[in-house]
Amino acid sequence: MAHAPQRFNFTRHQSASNRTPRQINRNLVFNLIRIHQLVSRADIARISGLQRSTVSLIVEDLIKENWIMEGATGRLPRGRRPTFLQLNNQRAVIAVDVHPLRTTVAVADLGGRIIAQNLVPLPDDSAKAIQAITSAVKKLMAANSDKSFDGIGISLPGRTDLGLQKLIFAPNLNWPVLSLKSRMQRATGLRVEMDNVANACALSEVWFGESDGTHDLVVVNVSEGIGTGIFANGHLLRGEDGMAGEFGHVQVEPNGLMCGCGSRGCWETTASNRAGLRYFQEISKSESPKTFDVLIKMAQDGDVSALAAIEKMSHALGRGLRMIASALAPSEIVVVGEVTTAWYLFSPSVQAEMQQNSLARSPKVRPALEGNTARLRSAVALVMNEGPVESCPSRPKL
Amino acid sequence: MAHAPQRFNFTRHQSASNRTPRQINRNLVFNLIRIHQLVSRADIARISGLQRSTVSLIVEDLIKENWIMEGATGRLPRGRRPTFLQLNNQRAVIAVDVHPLRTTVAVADLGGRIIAQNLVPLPDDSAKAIQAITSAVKKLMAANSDKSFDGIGISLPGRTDLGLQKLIFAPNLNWPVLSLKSRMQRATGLRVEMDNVANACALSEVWFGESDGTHDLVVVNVSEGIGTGIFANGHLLRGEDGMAGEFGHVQVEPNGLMCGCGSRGCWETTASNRAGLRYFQEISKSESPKTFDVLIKMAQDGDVSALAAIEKMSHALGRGLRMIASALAPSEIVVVGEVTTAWYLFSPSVQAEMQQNSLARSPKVRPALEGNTARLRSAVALVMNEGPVESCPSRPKL
DNA sequence: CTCGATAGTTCATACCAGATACAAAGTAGG
DNA sequence: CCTACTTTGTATCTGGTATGAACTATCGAG
Repeated sequence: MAHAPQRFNFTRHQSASNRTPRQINRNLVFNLIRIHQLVSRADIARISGLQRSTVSLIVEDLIKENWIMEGATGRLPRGRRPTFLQLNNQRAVIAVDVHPLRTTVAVADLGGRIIAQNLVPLPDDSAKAIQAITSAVKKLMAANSDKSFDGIGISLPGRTDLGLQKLIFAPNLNWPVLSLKSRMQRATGLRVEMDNVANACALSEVWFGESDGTHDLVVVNVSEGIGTGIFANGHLLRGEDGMAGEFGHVQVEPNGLMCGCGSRGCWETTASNRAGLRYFQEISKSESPKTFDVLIKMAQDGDVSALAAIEKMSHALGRGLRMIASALAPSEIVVVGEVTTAWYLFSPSVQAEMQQNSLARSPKVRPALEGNTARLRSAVALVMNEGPVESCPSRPKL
Repeated sequence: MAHAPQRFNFTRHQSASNRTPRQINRNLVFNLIRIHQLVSRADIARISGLQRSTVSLIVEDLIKENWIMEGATGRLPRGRRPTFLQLNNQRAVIAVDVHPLRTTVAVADLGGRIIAQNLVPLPDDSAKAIQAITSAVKKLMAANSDKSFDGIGISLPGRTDLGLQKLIFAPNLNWPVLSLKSRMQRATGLRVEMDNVANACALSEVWFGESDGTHDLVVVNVSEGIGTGIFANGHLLRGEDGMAGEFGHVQVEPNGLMCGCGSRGCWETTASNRAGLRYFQEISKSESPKTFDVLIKMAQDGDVSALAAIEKMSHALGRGLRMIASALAPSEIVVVGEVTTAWYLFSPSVQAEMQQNSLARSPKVRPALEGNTARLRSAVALVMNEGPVESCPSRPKL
């Protein structure tokens, strides 16, 4: 996003101390190591503008605190060989992708690479479901006891309350409001970060994606409903009570269908997976498949009704994305969900609809990683987002 | 905005030096003086958490650089009397409110108080219009030669390009793209900041409003068209090419009227002043008044058709505000424009429409200051937004 | 007038990044 | 092998900055 450099931030109640520059530069150095996986101290100095001596001191600290480690030695045409730095591969994060049909727990390194993952069959009862997830996490931790775990990230198909993220409301799971976070924390002793999928994926794109973090992007999670996560000005946009990003519940058809939210004709009633299945039913005059994956499969196999349903859904999707483009002018819109397994079916109609936006340049619309990878990574991002703070909870400060 | 405290910012390419804390704390101290108009060094220390000694040093700097000055002496039940600090009342800012019908130039102090203002009749020809504004500014500066001017803020009823703000596109003024900023700069020698009204008003609300700057807010400028300014996470949200906030051009009626942007049924075709006049014409079957002000006057005088037109417009307005509430969940929506001169006519229907948003808590919707005050202040905010930077362009560094 | 309280200043200290010199470790060429 | 050169990484000194304690200034109450 090309916004004007703002020399003045509205940091009205946050004073800076002598250690502030160190904190800022620590984050900077750590990030550079995380992004450029093979990078020397000298490289960091060049990229960051810091002095080599300063970088050395900070790197020394980060190594002492086990955030990073020295790796291979490089080779240059002339001069002393650089020592590459890398994230400490002994540290790991637990990622939990809570999904109505395919809940997964995984172990990932600090770079977001999935090391191991397990599917967790979810009982209907919410208390048992939480127990199942917790025991799956414990099993996974035991199986990877050589790692030191920094925390647990949970991507939820629902909304968390406030910033404290104590409770969730997940209508598609039929879970009542409950305190998943604190239960998990008690069970494992680890820090637990949780947020809805769209927010988490937005963070994930910035942490692990190609974009360099200076751009605004919106993540649209198309599932049973539609949720959006907005990343702008270097932060997630959460809004009052954490309710920002409910583009899915903007009314696009004043006389449309009733939505679960109590309103009528919300965007998600026209463009979610459910809408796609409904379109199929209307078009084919026959019963729709049970899951959206099947509808996609049918379309891939050339079923005319399925293709027509997907086209109708794509147009509705595109119309909503156009709304987002007008409203926020992000540099990118990333789509998450089952649609990404066959994005080529959706893309043409979505693009056609987007083109009608004559005012602003249309943002790139691209699918996220396929399968559960995007969601698992997003859970990792939730933990990573807390960064290499000076006081590291899971190991003593050196 | 209740977002989680983010210990880690994506400051990837910005390193901190040992002067960084001073810059941060200067801003903090300056802001506290600006907000609490009567405040002592000791007060600032208590509020900010800085040491009294640190505050004293910073205050000394700010006084030397003529940003602030010592003022009256306070009185306490016990102990030494505090010396109140205040903004330097010798410093001032030129505010320009470019408006198709009532362009105004003004002098304001650093606290946003308007000291003097003049109406500028605008010739149709754009070159002459710019000349008229420039000479009005010069006249105003001459009449207030006891002040030291920090810069010129220009609020525009159009969109500026990028962050550099070199050009404007103001369709409602029939001005071609041109370089108003650099002309103004050459003519006066002052720093010129310019932005569209909605963005400027959003800054203004944060700088001079009651909100404490930690909240998200959206400013909706209802005029010939509709523009919105989004303030989130401590920054204006500008988006790619500075095109964020075009909620006015979100399609709300797929088969609606053609809009100037080339699309159909944009929100601004249903809820702008123009729409109001059109509704009057449709309802009364007679010619509409020439300006929206007259329509408001008629409604205030009890004209049934005018009241009906305003109600229809209010519903459309409310529907769009509901969209904004769903999308961004701001803590406040501030309305700017002619509608604020008789907001009580619009408020009931707007509120009724907003109530239909059952998902999130509805944000407060309130009108900005009446008349041109909001727009003039917003122009001041544009200059103020650059803050008490260390190198002050308009006077030597001491 | 003295005591206690509050505002504001002075000064020694510690932290930090920058700058410079230097040590380490390689290549190229004679 | 030796020298010149290049690049990485470290050591050390310097200057900017906030901190915290001690100090001065100023006021009201008894």
